[in-house]
Amino acid sequence: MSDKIITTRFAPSPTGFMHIGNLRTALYSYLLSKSQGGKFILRIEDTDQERHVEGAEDVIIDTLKMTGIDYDEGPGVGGEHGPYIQSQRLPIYKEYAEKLIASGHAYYCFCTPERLESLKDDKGIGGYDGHCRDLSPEEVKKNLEAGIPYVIRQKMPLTGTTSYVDHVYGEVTIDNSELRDQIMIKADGYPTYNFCHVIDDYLMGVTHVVRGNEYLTSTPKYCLLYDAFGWERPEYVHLPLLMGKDAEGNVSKLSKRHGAVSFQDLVKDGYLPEAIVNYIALLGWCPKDTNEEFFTMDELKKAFSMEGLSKSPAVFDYEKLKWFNSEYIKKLPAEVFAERAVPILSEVCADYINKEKLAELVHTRISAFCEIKDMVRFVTERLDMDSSLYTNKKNKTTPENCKEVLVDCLPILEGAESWDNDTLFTLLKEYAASKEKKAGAVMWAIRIAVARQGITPGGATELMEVFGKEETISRIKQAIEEL
RNA sequence: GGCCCGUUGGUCAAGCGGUUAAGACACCGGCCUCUCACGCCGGUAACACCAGUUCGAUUCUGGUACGGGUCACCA
Repeated sequence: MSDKIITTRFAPSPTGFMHIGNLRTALYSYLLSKSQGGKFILRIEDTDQERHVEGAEDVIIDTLKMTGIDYDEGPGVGGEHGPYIQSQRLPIYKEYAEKLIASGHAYYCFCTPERLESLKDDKGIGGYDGHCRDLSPEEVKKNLEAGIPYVIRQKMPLTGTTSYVDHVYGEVTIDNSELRDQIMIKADGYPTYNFCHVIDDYLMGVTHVVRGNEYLTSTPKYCLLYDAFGWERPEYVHLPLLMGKDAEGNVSKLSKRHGAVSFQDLVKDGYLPEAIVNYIALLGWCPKDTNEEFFTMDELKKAFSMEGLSKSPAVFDYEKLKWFNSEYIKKLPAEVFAERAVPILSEVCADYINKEKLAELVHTRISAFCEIKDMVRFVTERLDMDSSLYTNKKNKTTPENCKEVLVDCLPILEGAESWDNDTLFTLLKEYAASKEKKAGAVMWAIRIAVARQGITPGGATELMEVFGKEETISRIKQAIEEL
């Protein structure tokens, strides 16, 4: 343990989209440092030339901005340990790799890709056999001068074990014989993740490495690297994986086949960043001494601790995300909700539709903004009428008595002085009383006539307010015709 | 296949030797009500299995089963 301030980092590779599992890793890494007043760094790991995606780092930066995960050092904000983009740090890796060669912890390997391929078994499993491990200095020199392509490999101990203590999983011990002589510097001169992340973490003063548990068994290799340099090893916090469930009910690492898995997909579907963050914070972590489920980022910073981290993988549940989102949507003040909903409604609704009122009706009925258009289809078009909708047992309505109600109410509505929910409701209630009918029966007839759909967001009078007088009357007339 | 990790209701999960084994989502009832939704009230449902340690195991140990991860010139 050191008494340095806690420094964590998020080190994604720029793939062009932010996987929700990566976002959760970023969140936990951020929370670990911020829960203890520490520092958080963003570093871009773009050492894979082939997978390079243009503009991909903007996606990362935008996501962090939208979720409120702010970094103290990194691209755009600078810092004393820059640059924070690995492709701009190549000379550093070269220098440290050479140090390791000099100290006997690494070596040049001239094996061809074909030879490496031949080492694999029928399942594609099989690692390097150490062919170039003991090349004489003369051979190395000769090959180098001949311009033979080479990589630099880390020389692993052949015997013994390597252990470290993980904050989540406890002591992890691996036989050194399981460790392959992995590549540190590729033939194109770029370093591999296995090597450069160690160099950067050390140089950037990272005290706690937070990452997914797919690294659990390769971490001893990194420990050995720290040891070879004589550096103090960081603390490790490996996180349980995020899983998805497919149609057959099988679980596997969360991926595209499970649905929208990137932060931007979710945002596009109308999920609020706060809700997404709140939900994923609870996938693999649980606060101590409270059953509270709602957390703002500030509250998460206060509540977070590594003890609450879980060891077992968590299945991403869209239903619960929806629930969180609907809760966050319901908490939005009406004006704020309208600011977002009205433009969506305006895309599909005629001018005379009261979008503000419609937005109000839809507010408590959606779990994501993408559901709005579908929900108001009965407003944007006149659906085919199914006269059986007029039949309702509880209110004792039938197509016949509904027609009677519609015919009676038409002149009443045409004579309405103003057109708002309260007025209309009073008017219809008075009519019901005068005919000794249940208000519900009157409302049912009108609601079906106007909406032409059984289930609607809002009641008869609310819908009439949405449609406005002219459209309402027109729809009622049509309904009478059809009956 | 070798190695590593994990296993509490359908899902997220609390629990850290003695509990009627929390809570949330989903689901099912009921109330409210101008349909639905919201809100409120209630309900169904779990310690993978087998040994061992112990007066006593969901909690500790070992094994089995199942699930996952990893063995790349990807991160």
